[in-house]
This record gives sequence, C-alpha cells and structure tokens, in this order.
Amino acid sequence: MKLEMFGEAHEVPENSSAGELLKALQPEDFKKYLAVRLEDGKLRDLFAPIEKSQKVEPLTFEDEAGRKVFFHSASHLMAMAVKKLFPAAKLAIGPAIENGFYYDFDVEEAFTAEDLAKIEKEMQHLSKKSIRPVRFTLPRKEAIQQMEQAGEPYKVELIQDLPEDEELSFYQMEDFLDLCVGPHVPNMSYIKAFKLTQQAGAYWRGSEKNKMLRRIYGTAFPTKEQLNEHLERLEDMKRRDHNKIGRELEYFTTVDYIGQGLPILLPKGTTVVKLLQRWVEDEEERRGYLQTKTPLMAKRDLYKISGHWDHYRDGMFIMGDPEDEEAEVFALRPMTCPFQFQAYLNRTRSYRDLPMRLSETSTLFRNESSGEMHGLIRVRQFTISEGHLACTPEQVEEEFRGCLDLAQYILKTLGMDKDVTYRFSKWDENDREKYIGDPKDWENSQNEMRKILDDIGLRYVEADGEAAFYGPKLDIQMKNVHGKEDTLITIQIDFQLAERFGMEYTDRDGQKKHPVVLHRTSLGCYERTLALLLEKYAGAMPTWLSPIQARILTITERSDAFAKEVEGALRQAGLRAECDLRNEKIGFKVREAQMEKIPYMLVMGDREAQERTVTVRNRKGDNVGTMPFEEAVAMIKKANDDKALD
RNA sequence: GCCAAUAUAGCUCAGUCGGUAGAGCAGCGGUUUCGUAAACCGCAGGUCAAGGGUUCGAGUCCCUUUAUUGGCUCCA
Repeated sequence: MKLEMFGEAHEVPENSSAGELLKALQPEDFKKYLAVRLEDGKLRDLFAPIEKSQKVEPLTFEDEAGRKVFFHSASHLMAMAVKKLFPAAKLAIGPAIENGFYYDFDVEEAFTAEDLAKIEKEMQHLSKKSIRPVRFTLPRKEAIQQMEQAGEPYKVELIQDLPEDEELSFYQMEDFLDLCVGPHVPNMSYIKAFKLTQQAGAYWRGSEKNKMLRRIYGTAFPTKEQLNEHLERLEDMKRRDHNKIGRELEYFTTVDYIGQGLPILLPKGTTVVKLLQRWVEDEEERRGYLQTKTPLMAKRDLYKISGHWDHYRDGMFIMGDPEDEEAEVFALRPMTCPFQFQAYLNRTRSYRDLPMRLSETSTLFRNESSGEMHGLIRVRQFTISEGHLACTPEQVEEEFRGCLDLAQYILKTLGMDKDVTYRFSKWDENDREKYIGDPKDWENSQNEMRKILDDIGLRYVEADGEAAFYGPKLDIQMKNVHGKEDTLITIQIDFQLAERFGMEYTDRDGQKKHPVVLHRTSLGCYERTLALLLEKYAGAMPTWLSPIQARILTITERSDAFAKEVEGALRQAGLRAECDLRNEKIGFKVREAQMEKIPYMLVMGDREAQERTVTVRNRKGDNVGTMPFEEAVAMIKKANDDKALD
C-alpha cells in the first residue's frame, strides 16, 4: 500500500504505521512526532497500523492537535503516578486543556502541596521507565466488566452513557489501565518536562448535584526550556493581575465588614470610571440616545411582569419576606430593562417615534454566590452603560449594526479591539425552566440574530445555554490574566418582553404592534472594564485615562514656586497634574513616579526655573527633552485629547 | 453554595519547641538643597482578621465566623 506523507507518496508494507515510515524518512528526529492524523481527520497512535493507502499527517507539539495529545498523555502519566501513591483513588476524567491538562480523582483527603511534589517525583520516575502505552479495544459489555473489576465506578458510568454498539478503547501502561480514546505519545519518556500547578475541587460531570472530586492541574512541554518559558509567562501574567496592581496602585480596596463583592473605588479608580462614563455618555448622545435615570429598586410586582421574579429571584437582593404575599416586598434591581421600559410606556407611541434609543448609566445589584466574586471582575454591585432600543422589525438589523458599531468604536479607542472574541449565546432547549417563551419564538429570534451576524460577516463562536432568559445575545468576551473569559459587552434581541409589558406603537396602517427591543451595553460594566484595562496595560493606563497624567519633580526648593506655576498651567489645560516637592533625591522621585505608572514627569531645577523650561521624561524613563513649559503642557494636552494609546 | 490556600504596622514580610511583638519601605520631626533606581539622625506606629476554647501562659494548638486568593458551579 501507499502512504502519502509530506506531499510525497511512499510504498510501504500492508498495515504498517506512520511511525515506521517516519523512522525510515527522518531517523534523526522522528521523536518529535507524537501522533498522526488520517485522511478522515481522525487521530491515531504513531505506531498503530494503518489499514489502507491514504494521506497521513504526522503531528508534533507545534500542531494544536499534537499539543493536545502530548498534554493528554501527561495527564495519564499523572494518573498512573497517583494510582501508585494513592491506590484507593478512583479515576474520573483527564483531558488536555488550553495550556496543559488536569485529571479528576475521587479521594478521601484533598491533595496537599507535599502530595503534588510526591506525585511529580513519581512521574519523573515513571517517565524514565520508557513505558509504551498499549492500546486494545473491548466490546461495551466486557469493557464495563473490566472497569467494574478494576474498581472504577466513574469509568463504568462513562461507558454506560455511550451507545450500545460502541467499541471501547483502553490503554495499558504496566499495571495501569485506563479507558481512553487516545491517541497517546509513543513512549511515556517523551513526557519529562512537566509541573503540577495546583489542586482544586471540581464536581463530577460539572454538576453541583454530584460529588466533588479532587482535580490536579498540570502543564507539560517537550523540553525543560519550553516549560520554564511557559512558567515564566504565567508569572508575568500574574504581575499584571488587576487584583494585585489595582490594590497596590490604589485604584480600589475591599473591607471585610462591608462585604464580599462590594469593592471601594479609591480616587484613582473613580477618576478612570468617571472619564469612561463621561466619554460613553457623550458618544451615545451623539448617536441619538436619550438618557433616563430610573430607581435602583422596585416592588416585586414589577419583577413578576418582567419574569425576573420567576427566573432570576436567586440572583436578587430582596427586602422583606418573599413568602408573605400580603406584605410590600422590594428588591434591588439586577437589570435595568423593566425600569427603562416605563419611559417608553409613558405615552402612546407611533412608528414615527421609532427607533427609540434609551440609555442609562445604571447601577445594578446581583446576589452572586459567595465563591464567585473576583476582584473588580465579578462583584455584587456594579454600574453598566445600559441601553434599550425599541424598533420595528424592519429596523432591527440596522439598529443592531449601530449597537455593534458603537461597541467596536469603544473597544478600538480603549485599544482592546484585538483582545476580544464574539460569542453568539443561544438558549438551551433542554432547560426550558430557565427561559420564557416557546421554542418557536426562540428559533425565530436566534435565526434573526444569526442572519444579522452573518450579513455583517462577524466571526463568532456559538454557545448553547448562554442566552438571557428572554432572548439570544451577542457577547463580546475578553480573557483576564488567568485565562478566564468574561463578557465585556453584550447586545441582545428580545421579541418577548415588549408584549409582557404592553409596549406598543401604532404603525403606518393604524394597527397596534409590539416593538422589538434590543438590550445592549456599549462598554458594559465599568468596574470590569477598569479591571481589564489595568491588566491589559499592566497599570500603565493610556494618558487620557491616567488618574495622574503628569508629576512635577523638583530638584531644589528654589524651583518650588515655578513647579506650582507649571502645575497650575497643566490644570488650566484640563490635565491632571501634581507636584512632588518632597526633599528626596531626584533619582528616587523619578523611580517612584515610574512605579506609579505616571505617563509624564516634568523635572526642574535651578536651570529650568531660570529659563522657564521643564525636562520631560516619559514613563519608560526616556528623556523626551527640555522645552518651554508651555510646549510640554501642549504635548501632554495633545496626547490627552487624541486619546492616544501610548 | 462546594473544594483548597491565606490573614502579623499603611505596604512587603520575619516571628523556632506555646513563655511579654520584629525588620525594611512608607509616615512624622530635624539635618541636608542635591541633576535621574533608595542621603543622614531621630520619633511614632500593633485588640497578631473577629469571636470562642484548651493551657499557669496562645501570634503560635483546636472550633466558629468574616474577608482575600485559586479552582468548580453559576454568571455581566
């Protein structure tokens, strides 16, 4: 038979493997190949026989699929070590993830840091034994028997959920046996540079109704150098963590007796949020939005109409006894929609009023469960640039485009447009409880949204079960330093709430009709945006968002008066400046300003005071030059007004 | 909510076997008036997260609570 590899066909004996061919073709470095992709896209062990002539693609660590194979094998090596050290551990699952792998175990006691070190050591030991994973398959019945005998109830459960006629594959590594689709690297000695990074709890099959298992996360690379490089990169990312620099640089703090998820924005954080808010509100006004200011709470009656009482009650802060039907019970608002709709409902509307674009800088309250809070990214009280557009069915597409255009303008100005991904969030038809409306409504609104997205030519991923309870969403997602993704901006199409609230307009033909409502944010949550900006810029905010844009550093007391004058000139220009008149060495003052990520430092001594000039340094420490102070003011003013991303 | 780790001065951290709380930086007062990564001297600063327990004695051991951090689940 013939195997085509690297664009060339090779005559090989029947049933020979890609590995054997590679060994012949590249005897020097065939070890960099981990597995092979067949013509049908399926992956196979490198030394597994191939039945018929075809094109095969050997995979290395550089290939996405090859990496996954490598990580997956590493997770099995870890499982093997865990079984050696903790024979009572029951195996659950152990997949490859983005930059590594994990394996879930059912064990009595949580793994300690010392346990992880021991497991790592055992893995080193096993790696040196050059074990070849041996694959074999069993029919379903025997597979279950095999796993029952091995005392692996989770594996039995997995097999039972697979189709009746499925052939199941296993891999044997010495006395370690695991149910596994494979493929694996040819030899476990390939896995020698690895690190177990943390242990965590994780529910079996991801459901909180199930038992919590112990998960070990790890990462692995073909060489020690690549591993160290990766670990270094992780450390770098941690240094950008907004939770660290946001506190160090005094953007925000938390106080234990105020409570979880309720951060205190300090003056610096407040300045950034205020600048963003003014900018967003002005931009929305330019784009034809009308602003409202609506109450932060309402009686439960409102939430009953909107559906929040039935579908979102756990997420609300309720004042009063929700069980008492007689009492007047209030709840803080988790969303603005039902409040802002009242502005629309204030009088009868005509098709001439549409589209009606309402916006509000809106503070919301959501009672997140205690373990979910995260710095400024997940909080219980937050402020978003909320908005609702009421429009006719014909206007939906254009208005949707307008919302997306605004969102993209905002992201681009903040320098984040390249950092986001788009997610089309759909409902979960198997979880009807969570949503209002019938399947037909959902199908319609989702098709409408998909059509618009495809017309625009946006690249997006689809996600089931991520919709709002009233309609599908386009979510603009961004990752934090831990690689965790959060929604920054959302645009939603809602064909349902207008009817519930009795929102109508009189159309050209005299008929009363329900408008379609777009729910959208233009920048989303200010707290979250601040967090992601801090992480993106590692605290060195663009000049226009810097809480302090310039600091004036004096060398001697003799220039103090001039320093005050320059500070006044900067403030007159609408810039945020301050003097450092402390009696410290100039080098020390410069370094401190750099640590505080201040974009401009204006240094002055006797010479400058005499000549009425300043010596400007930027935050990298570069000397920009000595210039008349008016020129320095103009330069900083320009960076500010241009919203330059320096 | 669940699984873990952590909590000592404004910040970063020591604190051994259970025996009266320690440093550096920051702050304040002096001296110094200096040209680009930390001048010198002094002073002050603490209910060791909160509450309870064991003990002659608890920062240290045990329990409860709160908060912070990383996961899971949930979600913007």
